[in-house]
Amino acid sequence: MPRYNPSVIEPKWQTYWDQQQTFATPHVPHGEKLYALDMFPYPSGDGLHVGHPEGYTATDIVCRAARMQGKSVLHPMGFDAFGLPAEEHAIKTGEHPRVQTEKNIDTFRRQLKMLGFSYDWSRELATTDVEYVRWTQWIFLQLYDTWFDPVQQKGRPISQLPIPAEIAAAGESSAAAYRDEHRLAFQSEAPVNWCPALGTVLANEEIIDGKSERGDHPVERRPLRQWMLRITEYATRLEDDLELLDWPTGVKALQRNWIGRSTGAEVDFGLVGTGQRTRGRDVSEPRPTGFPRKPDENTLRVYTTRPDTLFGATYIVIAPEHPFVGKLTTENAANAVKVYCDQAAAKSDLDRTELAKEKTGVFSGSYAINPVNGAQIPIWIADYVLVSYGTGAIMAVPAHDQRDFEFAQQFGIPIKAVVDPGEQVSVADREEILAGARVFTKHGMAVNSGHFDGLPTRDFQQKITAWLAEKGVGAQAVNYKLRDWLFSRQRFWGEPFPILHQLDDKGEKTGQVRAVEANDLPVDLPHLDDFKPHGRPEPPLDKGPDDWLYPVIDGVRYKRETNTMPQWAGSCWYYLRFIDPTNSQALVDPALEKAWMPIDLYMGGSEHAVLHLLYARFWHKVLYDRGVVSTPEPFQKLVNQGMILGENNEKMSKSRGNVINPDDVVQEYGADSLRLYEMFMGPLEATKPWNMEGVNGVFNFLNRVWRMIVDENVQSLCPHAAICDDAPTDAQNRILHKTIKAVTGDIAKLSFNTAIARMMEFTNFFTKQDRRPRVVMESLVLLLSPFAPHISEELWHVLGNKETLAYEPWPTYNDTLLVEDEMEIPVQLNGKVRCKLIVPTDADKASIEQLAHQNPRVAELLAGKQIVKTIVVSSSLINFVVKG
RNA sequence: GGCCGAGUGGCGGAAUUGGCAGACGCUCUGGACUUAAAAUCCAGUGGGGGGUAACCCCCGUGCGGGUUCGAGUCCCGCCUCGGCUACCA
Repeated sequence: MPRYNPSVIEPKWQTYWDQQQTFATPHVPHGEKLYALDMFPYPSGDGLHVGHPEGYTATDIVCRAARMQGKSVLHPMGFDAFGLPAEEHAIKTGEHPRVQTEKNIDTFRRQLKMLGFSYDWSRELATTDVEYVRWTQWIFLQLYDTWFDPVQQKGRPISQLPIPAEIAAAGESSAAAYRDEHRLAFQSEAPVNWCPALGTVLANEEIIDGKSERGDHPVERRPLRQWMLRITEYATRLEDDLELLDWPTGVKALQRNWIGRSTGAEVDFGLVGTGQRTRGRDVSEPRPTGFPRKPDENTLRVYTTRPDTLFGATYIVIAPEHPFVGKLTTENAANAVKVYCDQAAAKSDLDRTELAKEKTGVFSGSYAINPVNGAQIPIWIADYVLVSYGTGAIMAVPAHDQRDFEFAQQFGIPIKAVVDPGEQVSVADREEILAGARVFTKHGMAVNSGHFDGLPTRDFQQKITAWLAEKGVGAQAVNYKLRDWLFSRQRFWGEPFPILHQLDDKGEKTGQVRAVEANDLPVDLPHLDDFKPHGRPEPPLDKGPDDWLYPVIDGVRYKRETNTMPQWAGSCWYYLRFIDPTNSQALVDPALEKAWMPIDLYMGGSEHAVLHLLYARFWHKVLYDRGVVSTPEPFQKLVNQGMILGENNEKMSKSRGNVINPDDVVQEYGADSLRLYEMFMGPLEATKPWNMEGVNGVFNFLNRVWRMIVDENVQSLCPHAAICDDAPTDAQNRILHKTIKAVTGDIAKLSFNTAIARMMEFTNFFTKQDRRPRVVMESLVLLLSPFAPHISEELWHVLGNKETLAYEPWPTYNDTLLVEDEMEIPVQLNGKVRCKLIVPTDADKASIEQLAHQNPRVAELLAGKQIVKTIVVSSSLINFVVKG
């Protein structure tokens, strides 16, 4: 009764692999190495969903095939285990987050093992492991100890930061403050996104439509002291180095877009009418000293990407948070401005987005002087200008910017066209544009721009930028959408910062901080009796016991930093720890790091296309600059597996009731069928719907393979009677070698669905053969083993082999065995297939043409027609172009 | 609004440099085996038309043009769906 029974053979081989440590990775690779990494999961309480095994199976196939091809393979798995759900569970139940987290990890580990992935489990880690936290904190100290040298474009030790003489002269505390200003990890008082429901501050990236990404709670803005990471310093390198990477172009585009590099010019506008006597500045008053690094108090600096439209600027807008708001507001306008700015401050991002249809703003009462023509234009305050981008102030050119146009129309501000669209639009549209009744944002030709008239936009931009620079009122400038990374959270279940705040005699913070010594790491989480958030922004760690909270070093009393790191922290570097997971002396042994990095294949969902990958690349570059790692980029090749939809073609979700549970599928069909089905559904990167009939289809295929090799009519497990030691026939060899070639190539292309189709064709052929040579069956089993490892091991065993097939040499193909003597090619008339022709495989063009004419059917088709031209494609087709 | 991706049978999907559209699987239909069913095996399965028949003809890869002996594939212009993103001057 040896029917194919996955529920017996799968656990059997999983136990075997475990006991034999089949997939233990050598410490140092010998020969060619492959580092294939899955984005590690967050161990949620729901367990694995069917999306996880998709990418995991793909990398597992690549790894298993690579081992058989003689490569040293590093294929580890771990858990991204800090984060909100465990903490929320703790708040509800009082159970420590670590307990819940470990339960969830146990479930995930069981499920992953059930699927037969060839991970080296001895390297398993969780970001919550105390020893792991130690090195996360260590990296933070590296960030804290690093400043970015803009000249070398490189992070360097803070001890090498040149201190300007005037600061050095002011004493060590000035120098210390100067250093703190330059560290990659620094504290800031900027307004942050405070989410009362979660009791935490969130990064911009964690807010969607003004609500928290997690939980969909409202978010408000508050000024708070936070830790920030200076990722913006690395913007240029993060963008440029994308070129080095074998990533999907879409993901590269997303990263570029997120970094958001834009080039333009900064331009200084002089101020008038601020009540005090200020000197206006115009064309006649160039600055002899050139464009200053920082504008003086009588100058408003704006950023524009369209300096060619300077002559069309009819007003200025500054952000409600701009430092000049108070200074520029006249007495008459004071009330209105105060009301407006208060409203803007209270607005959440949601409000700002929702009200996007209607622009709001208020006139400050002051005017600025346009440096190109001396025109005095009003200064408005409006929240469509962001204080955090550019200079927080813009020159508004309503004729050529959509937002400015809407604003000007709403407030009756003049609209002056300075770009002529010419032939690009209809005559009527052009007239409207030139009359200021319609907005035109593309390039064109300059008009109403003094002696620049007639210049195409691009030339004008160069000329005006040079002109501005010459007069000292402007300069070319680059801006990024990317902001510094808000790195602290007011939660319990995260890594504590290894930072101490010095306290004075009264127990107040002096403002001086010191890093915890690397030898004293890790800073472990303290015991807390109560996890409940109190609704104030002070972190839960403030409730930690005094002996943890207030260390004394050299007689000085300190208070620990009580913010914790965001969940991103642990996932920023886990790939390095897998290389050397138990090293207690270093984050990773440099020799091992050099041997295994970079990651050759990184597989995961496209939801991490921007943030995780950008943050990890940033940390990696800092570690690279500091000599900890040897490659400028961590993830050489990236692949996003597509989303798996429910059977109704909708996203899987509990509320839609269309969730497929891997446990159920494995119970009914086995892990091999689940793996095979997920690979057979369609292209790896495509979004595709689940279909249980399809699972049954691949299950049938595995049964057919089983019956091709195993004799089901006898009691014991032995080979099918058709299995023989004959040499394969030519026809059998052709199918075999065709299959080896196709499957090998398809695995390299990650085209697993077609590889499986080829093995199905093989099986369809050989189940009809009465003699099935053992060597041929063995080759098929080896080809199938990366996809369906359990059944393959079992069949390998049935065929008389004693050892695991995991390190058997991968089958090779012989091209000469593929060719047939004859082949059938189509005969076309005017490109339409009319009949088929049998020709020798090695026939040249002339003989194919000759054979075609000799063929009675072809002669019949050509009868009474004039042949204009004959096209022969060698070993492909023949096409007659005919008339009549 | 912006960026990216995709439209091929009843369904999931295949198709080197442009070269036989629909591989492979599912579904469905018919047949064999069986007391019967399941399982298995065999055959058929894009639409339409013609022939007793081996066969033959027409249409067909979202829509409309174009290039070419030949277009699912290349070019131009649209439509639809999905994902991401959104006042970044």
